[in-house]
Amino acid sequence: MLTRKLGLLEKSEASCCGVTLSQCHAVVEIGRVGSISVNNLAGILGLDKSTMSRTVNNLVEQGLVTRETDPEDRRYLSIGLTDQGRQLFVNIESGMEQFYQDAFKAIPPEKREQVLESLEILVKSLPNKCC
Amino acid sequence: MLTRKLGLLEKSEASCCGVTLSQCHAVVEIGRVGSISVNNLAGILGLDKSTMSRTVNNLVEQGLVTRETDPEDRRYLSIGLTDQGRQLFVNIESGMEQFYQDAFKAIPPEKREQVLESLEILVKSLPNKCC
DNA sequence: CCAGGGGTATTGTATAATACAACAGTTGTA
DNA sequence: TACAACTGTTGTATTATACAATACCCCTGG
Repeated sequence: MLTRKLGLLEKSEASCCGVTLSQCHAVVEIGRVGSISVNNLAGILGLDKSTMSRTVNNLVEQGLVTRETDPEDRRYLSIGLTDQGRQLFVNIESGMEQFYQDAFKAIPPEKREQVLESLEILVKSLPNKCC
Repeated sequence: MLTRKLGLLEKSEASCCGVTLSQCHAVVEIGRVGSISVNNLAGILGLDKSTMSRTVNNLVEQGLVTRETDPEDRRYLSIGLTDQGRQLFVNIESGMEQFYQDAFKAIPPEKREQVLESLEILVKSLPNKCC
């Protein structure tokens, strides 16, 4: 139930902003680090580099991200956000922020502290699955 | 982070069992209710009926689920699990159970009560998004 | 200096998941 | 009985994804 609700959040965020979910993930991640290579980005998002390459390509075509070869080492591409991309990024981030704030406000005030602490405990306790 | 870990759990469950994630969801849902129509199943999983029809079809071909027209109302199909499907179902369920028990055991005993309560509060507090 | 070895990105190919629209069969009702 | 409403299937298109092959680049050892 929990994951489903959080999943829906992501979905609505993405569709509201005119990009697909994967693209949305990529934009957020790029926005956070500022500039990154395709391989790196793929690693962070847990995707194959070929998949990443294509996703990035779509975003470039939509004018949301820039892609230029790193002058230091021309094997690498330096992926960044365009102005429009940055715009989208802050939109998404503030939307998520809004969401969490709404959720937080909906928690009875005397329980807020407890819920936050519990979440931390829970994240630490989840086994690191590797099949 | 939380969703990512839970997502990985699902993924490993599914791949361990030789079915895809969507198929896994379907098997679990069918297993829980025993017998259900395609449309109903689609509703529960939030998918289009055409998608559901195809997923069910694949599962039938793999010998995991049965599909027979309901004699009461021949528009409906009655979808159920084969013996092999039930086998898979209990495997998945017990795997998930194991996972949650491991997580629960990893929580400091004096915090367990608190975490459970917090999760309930949190689920209630998450806004019902509709974009 | 240049020839490999190793790393990075792209492209070819295949598959799964998915939705929407059109369609066929079934049921109940006017 | 004819039609509206419902169920499931099929045609078609799109997105996301992985793996393998390839092209390009960097560095190091002869």
